[in-house]
Amino acid sequence: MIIENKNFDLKQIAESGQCFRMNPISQNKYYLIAFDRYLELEQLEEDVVEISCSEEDYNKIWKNYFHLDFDYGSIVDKLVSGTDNFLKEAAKYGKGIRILRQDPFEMLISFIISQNKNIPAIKSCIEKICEVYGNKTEDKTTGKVYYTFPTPNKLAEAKKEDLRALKLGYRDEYIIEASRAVYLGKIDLEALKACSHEEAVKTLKSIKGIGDKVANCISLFGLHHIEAFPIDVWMKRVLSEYYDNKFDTALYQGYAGIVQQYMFYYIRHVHGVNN
DNA sequence: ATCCAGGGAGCCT
DNA sequence: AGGCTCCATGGA
Repeated sequence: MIIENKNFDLKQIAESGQCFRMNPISQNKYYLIAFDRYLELEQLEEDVVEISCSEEDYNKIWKNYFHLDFDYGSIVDKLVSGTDNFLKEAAKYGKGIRILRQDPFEMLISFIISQNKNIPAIKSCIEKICEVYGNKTEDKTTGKVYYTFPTPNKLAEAKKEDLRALKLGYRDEYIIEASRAVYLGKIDLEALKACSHEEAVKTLKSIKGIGDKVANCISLFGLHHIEAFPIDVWMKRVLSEYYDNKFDTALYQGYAGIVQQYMFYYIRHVHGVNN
C-alpha cells in the first residue's frame, strides 16, 4: 500500500545508525526485518512510500513502528529557523529521519554488540546471530527467505564458545547475561517502556556490558524514550568541534533524541562516511 | 599494514 | 568524578 507522509525518507532512516536490519535492495528500495516479519519499502517520491503490507498490518504495526503519527515537521522547522547553525544544517539534511519503535530485546542485544564496532561490522554480527539462533522463515508476499532475531530464551541458552565462534569477541558473556536477565524476568523491558527514561537507563546499566551510551541507545531506539541522548564517538566529535563541549540538551527537552539523530547523521555525512 | 569503530569494566588517582 | 588500559574483531 502507498503511504503519504512528510518527513519520511527511507534512505535517511536506513543510514541513520538506529536500525541494523534495513538495507537497500536497489535504488530507492529497501527491505526490513523486524518483529519476525519481512517488509519491502520503496521511496516513490519525497514523502511517498510504498510498503509491501496490508492496510491492516500498516495500521496495526508499521505506522507505529515508523512513528508516523508524530509531527517531525514542526521540530525540523524550529531547528531550521533557529540560531544554532550546526543544527540548522543537520535538521535540513536529515529531515526525513524518524525514530523507530523497534523491539526492545533486539535493541538490547544489538547495542551490546555495537560497542567498539563500526556499523557494517555490527550488521554482519547481527546477521550471523540471526542465522544461528533465529528462525528461518519465508515471507508469503515476496517469497524471500530470512532469519528472525533470536528470542531471549534462545540466547540465554547459548554457549559462550559458540558465540565466540561467531566473532563477537569479549561481548559473548554480556549477551548471555543480558538475555538471561530478560528471560528470567529480572529485567522487564516492557515495564521500562512505561517508566521514565532516567529510570530505564539506570536499570539497563545494572547489566554488565551496558554503560551510559548503550543504555541511552536502547532507551531511545528500543523503549522509545525520545528524550534520550546517546553520546558516541561521532557525537563527541560534534560536541567538541561545534559546541566546545557545552551543548545544552535542556534546550530540546522531551525530544533531544531526535535532535541527536540529526546531529549523528549529519556529522557522518560531513566526514564523508558512506555506510 | 595500521587505524578505528554508535564502549565499558576494572583500576587508579 | 575523571583518566588510563585492556578487551576481540573486522571494515576502511
